[in-house]
Amino acid sequence: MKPKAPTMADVAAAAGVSTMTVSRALKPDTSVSEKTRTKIQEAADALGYVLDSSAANLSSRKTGFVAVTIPSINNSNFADTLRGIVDTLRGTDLQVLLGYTDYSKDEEERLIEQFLRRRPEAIVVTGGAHTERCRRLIGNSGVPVVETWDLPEMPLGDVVGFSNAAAGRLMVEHFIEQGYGKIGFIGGDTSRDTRGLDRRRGFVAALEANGLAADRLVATGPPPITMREGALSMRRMLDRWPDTEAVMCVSDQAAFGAMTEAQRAGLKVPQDIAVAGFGADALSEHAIPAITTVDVSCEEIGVRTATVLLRALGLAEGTLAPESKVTPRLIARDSTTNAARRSS
Amino acid sequence: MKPKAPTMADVAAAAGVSTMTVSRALKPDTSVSEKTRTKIQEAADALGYVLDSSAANLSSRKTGFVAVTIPSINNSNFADTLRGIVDTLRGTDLQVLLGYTDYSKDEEERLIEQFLRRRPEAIVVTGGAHTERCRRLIGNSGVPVVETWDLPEMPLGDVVGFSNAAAGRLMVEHFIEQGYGKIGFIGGDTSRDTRGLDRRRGFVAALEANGLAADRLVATGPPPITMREGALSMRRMLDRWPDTEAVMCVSDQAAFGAMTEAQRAGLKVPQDIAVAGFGADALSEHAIPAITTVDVSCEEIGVRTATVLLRALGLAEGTLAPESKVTPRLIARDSTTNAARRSS
DNA sequence: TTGAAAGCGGTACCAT
DNA sequence: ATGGTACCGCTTTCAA
Repeated sequence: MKPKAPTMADVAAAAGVSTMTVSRALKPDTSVSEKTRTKIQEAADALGYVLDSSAANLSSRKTGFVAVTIPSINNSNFADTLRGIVDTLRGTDLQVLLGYTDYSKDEEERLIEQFLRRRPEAIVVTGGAHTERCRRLIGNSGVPVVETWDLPEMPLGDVVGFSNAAAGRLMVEHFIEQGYGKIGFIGGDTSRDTRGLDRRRGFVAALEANGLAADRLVATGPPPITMREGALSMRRMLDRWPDTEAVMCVSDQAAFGAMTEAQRAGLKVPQDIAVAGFGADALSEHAIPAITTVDVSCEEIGVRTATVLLRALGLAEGTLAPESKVTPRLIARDSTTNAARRSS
Repeated sequence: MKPKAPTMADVAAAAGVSTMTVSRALKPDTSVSEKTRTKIQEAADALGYVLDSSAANLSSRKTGFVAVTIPSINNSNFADTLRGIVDTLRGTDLQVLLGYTDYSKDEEERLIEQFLRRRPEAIVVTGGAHTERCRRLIGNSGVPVVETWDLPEMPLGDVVGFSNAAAGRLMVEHFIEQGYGKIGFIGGDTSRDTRGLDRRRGFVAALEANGLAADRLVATGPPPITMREGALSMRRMLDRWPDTEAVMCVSDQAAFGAMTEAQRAGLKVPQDIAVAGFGADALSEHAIPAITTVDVSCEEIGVRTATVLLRALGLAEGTLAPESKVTPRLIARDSTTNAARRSS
């Protein structure tokens, strides 16, 4: 039935050389004469030989794995970061081992534990909040770590992230600048999405610093926070505080759901109510009106993360670690701007 | 510096037992007395021992990997399928090894080749189009395969998919039913996105079968086809065929981009032009107007795929293979319906 | 440039 | 319920 896959020994026998020579011939940059290399290549092809990494890994103590955990697969922001990582790693012999935590620290711990058995050469996690055991596991492993999308107070290792609180603050400042006074927030209520919570914290703090009320907070429930949650939350916001003038949402998806819900209720955006998001998703750019958002360079985070790792692993040079802090940047669009309001 | 990770032998020594007993104690369902198991567990914890899968894999000839390739990370449809797979596999000791092909058969071949070295226990690919070498590699490996999102003429193994042509046809029938005559298509021009191409083929064939002109085809260029491409394509469509009455787009993302572009140009949807998509993304539901689309149960595809695999691997019972064919289902919404047109 | 031998860290298999 | 032993398929190391 399954006639047992050929091994290096089979190739060696067929080519009339030792397994060591086969091993060398199959990698680049090793001293093997052109003639024997060709002979070995042909023998390997004829047998349909495929190298067994499991054995190679065990012997060489190198797996070529980079373990990466992200909260959710269906989130274009994290997907962008992941793409940055994968694309930067392409060309090296490093491969991503991906897991998603569903925003749960316990699930993250479970994943990390599973991943550590695979002996990854590096670990990338999203955010700085982990279970105590998870921190210990990573610490004991001695594997280089990068925490992304956050600026942890107690970093495990390298960090490539941004201040989520600053993102919230940025939006408040924008709202105030545009003359809004009754300002609300949608999302970020549970301890699961700690980054969303941080954005809300920064948002609330900035309102208070400006002497504004910070009570219009609608909890969306546990993540993922999709358009549906955004829509439901907007309905609750309008029910409870009908005179709300501006709302920031924890994500662009939520903002779109919230905005369309307001529009369906007959409100004009931004004339009757302003709506803003977070993440600079393409959606916010194409929506009508275009949605004001905060750009945190998701893909760039991934690229830098991979670069940091390559340096940590000695696979790339670099005198200094790249700047690890990404600066959130507000993108003002029609959904919150006075110009759009006046032109109505 | 890095004092070499403890091995099973270290744990065995510390607990005063043999490595075999340690090996058994660390897995469930093996005959080890409660007392020694506790003792071993404590020794392992004290040492910070973490099992080395590489060694276990080599010895047991089981890696616990399922190799999965999808065209793109940033595509919520594929992400849904992936989620279906991962969630179904959770609880088993199978782990997904993910790669994205960027819609390229050559990249797929490269990935599959890389993955095969890891000795996956199963392979999942998107679509039925592969390079000849890729087909051979998979065939030689003897690893169970599932092709998804398509109904290949020459299947490599199991299939969990749907007819992309049928999806295109479905939309044409809907358009005709709603009284549209000048109908166009956006997307699916390159050989890279073979499934998008199939949808267009089915679309064109259905138009012709109904005696309608099938020349309003706008090529978006190579995938990924995002909102931006949808918008640009709509502009081209309107420039070239200003009297177009209805447009199907290759994806909901493209449809949203196309629709908003039309709206920005001052057109009303569906009064002036109807727009439809594909994939039943949340976006199509929340957009204003809501966008008519085709639901192909992306997540369900993933769930079934994983179920098929579990059976193939003997990890789940099941008398028969589950129905492998998913039926595309049209979801009619305001963006294309007469009711919405009349009510204007 | 090539080869021989000794593991890498587990598990299968057979005893006890 | 527990242990001994022979590998799994490759790379490291040292020698030729």
